[in-house]
Amino acid sequence: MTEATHRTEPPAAEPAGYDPSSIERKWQARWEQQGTNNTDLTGGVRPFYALMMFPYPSAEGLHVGNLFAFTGNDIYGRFQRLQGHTVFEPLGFDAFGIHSENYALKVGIHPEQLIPRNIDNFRRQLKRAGLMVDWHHELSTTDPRYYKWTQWIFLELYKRGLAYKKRAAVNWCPNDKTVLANEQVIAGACERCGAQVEQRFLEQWFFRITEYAGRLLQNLDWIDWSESTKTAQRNWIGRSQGAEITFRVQDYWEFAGAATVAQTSTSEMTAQPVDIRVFTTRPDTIFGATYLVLAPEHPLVDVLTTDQQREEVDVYRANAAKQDIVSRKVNREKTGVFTGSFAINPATDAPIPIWIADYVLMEYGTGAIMAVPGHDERDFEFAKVFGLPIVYVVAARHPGAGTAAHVDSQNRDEHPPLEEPYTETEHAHLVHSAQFTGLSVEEALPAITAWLAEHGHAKSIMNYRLHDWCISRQRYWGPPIPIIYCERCGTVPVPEQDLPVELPYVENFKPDDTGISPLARVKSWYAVSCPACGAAARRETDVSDTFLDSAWYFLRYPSTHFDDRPFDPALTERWLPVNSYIGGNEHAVLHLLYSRFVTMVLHDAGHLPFEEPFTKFRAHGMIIREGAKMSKSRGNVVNPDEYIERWGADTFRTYLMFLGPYEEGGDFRDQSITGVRRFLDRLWTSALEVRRDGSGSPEVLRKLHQTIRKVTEDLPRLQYNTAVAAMMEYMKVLRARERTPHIDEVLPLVQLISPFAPHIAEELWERFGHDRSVFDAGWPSFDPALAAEELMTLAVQVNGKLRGTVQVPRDTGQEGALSAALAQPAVSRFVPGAPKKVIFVPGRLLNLLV
RNA sequence: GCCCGGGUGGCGGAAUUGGUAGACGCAGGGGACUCAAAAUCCCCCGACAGGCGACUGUCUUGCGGGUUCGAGUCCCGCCCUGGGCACCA
Repeated sequence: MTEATHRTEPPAAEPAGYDPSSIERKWQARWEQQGTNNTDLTGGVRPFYALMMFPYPSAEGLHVGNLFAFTGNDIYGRFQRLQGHTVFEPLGFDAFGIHSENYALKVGIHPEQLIPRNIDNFRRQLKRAGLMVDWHHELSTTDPRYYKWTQWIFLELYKRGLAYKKRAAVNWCPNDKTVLANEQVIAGACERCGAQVEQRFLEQWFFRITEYAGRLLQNLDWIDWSESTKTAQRNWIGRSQGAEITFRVQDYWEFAGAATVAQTSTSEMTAQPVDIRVFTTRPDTIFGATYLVLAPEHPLVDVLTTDQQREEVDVYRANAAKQDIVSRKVNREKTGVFTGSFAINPATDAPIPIWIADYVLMEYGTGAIMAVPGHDERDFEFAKVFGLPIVYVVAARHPGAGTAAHVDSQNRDEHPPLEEPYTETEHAHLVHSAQFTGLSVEEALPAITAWLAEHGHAKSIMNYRLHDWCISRQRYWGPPIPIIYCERCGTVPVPEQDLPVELPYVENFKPDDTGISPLARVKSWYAVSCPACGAAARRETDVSDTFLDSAWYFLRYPSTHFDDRPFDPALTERWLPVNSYIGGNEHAVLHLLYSRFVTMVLHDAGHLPFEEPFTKFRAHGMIIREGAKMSKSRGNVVNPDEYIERWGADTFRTYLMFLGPYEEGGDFRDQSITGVRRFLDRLWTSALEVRRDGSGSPEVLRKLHQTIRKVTEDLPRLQYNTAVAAMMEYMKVLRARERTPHIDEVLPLVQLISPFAPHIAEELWERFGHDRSVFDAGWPSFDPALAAEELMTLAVQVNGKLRGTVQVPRDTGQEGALSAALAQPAVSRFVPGAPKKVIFVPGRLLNLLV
């Protein structure tokens, strides 16, 4: 497998520079022995928590994408340390979950044996990469000392009514034999194995995240996160402002008579008025609502269906139930059935038919809609299929032709000739809408809502697309949900002192297609006595979602040494919220949203003094390889071990940061690493041959201070590629004209490179006679006076065309610049007389208009 | 369909946010060193046209318009591409 990554076998010959393997081994041992990377959590000054997304320890080992993420974070953390912060950079392992379990099944080794092995391999690789990680605070989500508190969090939510159980249609993967979250279903297929997903009904535990939708959305306005991540969360939460409108079902017997069907059995029910609530974002189009549609699962469907329509409705509902959730969403051909009943449009008082159709989803809004085929594409399609009336109540105002006259005439027609719905809202006006005719959509929206509300038919409402979070998994490799079912007491939470509910060792943990967790086969484990009454009871046999494990791990890191509390209040106060979090945007919605939710709940429960866990979040980009996506099947996956072996961790790290803008990602090219290695080799050579007598050249020192400024500005902005480029540029100046560099010219460069290439920096720092780590030496400051150029170069344009450049003293004004420019023949030959106008941009250019 | 990114030399990518387009690096060419090769060091390197010549001119940031003294950068209309969401009323 790994051989495939050697596309072009690189030259085996050793470059003439430094020897990374001995230096890196030496310093990694030294850091460990001297505790260089350990954080003084109680005594340090200016605490800075630099968090990276913990990896799931796959058997394949560390992915280069992980290292790209971690290195970027490490540089940020090291830079903060060099700026005088006490930096905490912990790392752990997200080792529960389907990934690990499926792999264990595949290779036939129990995850209890497999996971520690993988973790050891990961830790080895991570240490080799030279990260400033404090390994004393390592954690694994599979450790009972950790998941005890994952279960505790579940109970906290349960206590607050935020965890509940309901029978729900779930996505079922027939191959992995498990329920999938909607997010794990990609285009109707399981995101892991690609199998077609089906629908099943199971009792599931949910977290009421929808209750927090408003806050989760609102806080996005002030947290310092990548804009792309915030946008993704906003879309995911999906707020829409609209109205809930009530339609009264038309008196039953009146309809029954007309339909000549005897309805004696249900006639009593119709004595009670039946109301249907619909959600709409376009209450202004109510005059065009020509029918209602309910989701097939809507509870009112039974009541509304007439005997005559019963059979057809039942068949349709049965079909809808059989279909999996996903294909129901993917299949866009409109189908539906008439219930036989009518409702009254509260705006027009006209009776309109009530249909059921699977394009209306029970999970969103009220599970019912008013259909306005004239102004909604889905309703339009549906109306076309079933020949339902299409009424246009909004039209563009045509210049000159008066108000939508053509629409008026067309509406008199039985079959409106317009072949599409009119969905514009801008520059659109109402027609056929009684007293509202002529209003713009913008004006009509509040007016009609208010008018309906006055008569008790509507209220303004906010709707969210976000669904509650289904956290049960019918799987083995996760923390058992700490609930006990007792026949007498019902659902009983496991008392806190009985936590953790340990996951038992189960030899055969393979899920089967009963939809029941493997734990349900272990009677010795699930048969317990009720904690409340002592009667025979049964444990919940589902485990919780991996995303719950990862929704709070950052709270645990500082407190890993406590067993009697999930997170110590004093340490939490001191270290949280996280100062800087860097990770991939693939977690923009799930992990990051769930973490925010859990933090908010814990805050509301009085456990945390803050409600947002990550003050600052930045999404890094993706790395591709030689222009193509990396994948196992392509055989083009970068194995970090091989590259670190060949080039050294310092070179590898620096190259990863140099190959493209960190927040956008880049293209990993084997050939290009050479350049970074050459740069470090030159640094090494220059450092070893420095002279200590005399002083550095002013010209070189000027460039040095400009470089210090550039790197100091770039690092906090994560602009690592240009920071490296700036140091390379300085290297050129340093080594120009075969001069021997002075120690004052090199020493600060060693500090500047140290976040990128920590080992070589430590080695050189030591060779320069320091006995403490370069990471305790602070950051070089730049002197603006030293960095300033005496001369400035002005671009000289004539009529906007570049005709030359001119070097003038820094404080030269327009007059001086002009005469200097005109002194150049290359310029003056284009300037016949006095320029008509002169544009002077200090420090930039001079543009002469002639 | 909707929402975000992104289109710059042979390649990866820079560009002070409207001011000398192509920094830095790779690859390539030439030279020095060497018996030779590798490594190392130095020089050249967007395209086209003219000249023996250190040069001179023209063009050039996906396409078409516009604003401006000046546009890779701003505005309008397209094309291509990567990612996310998708019957959400």
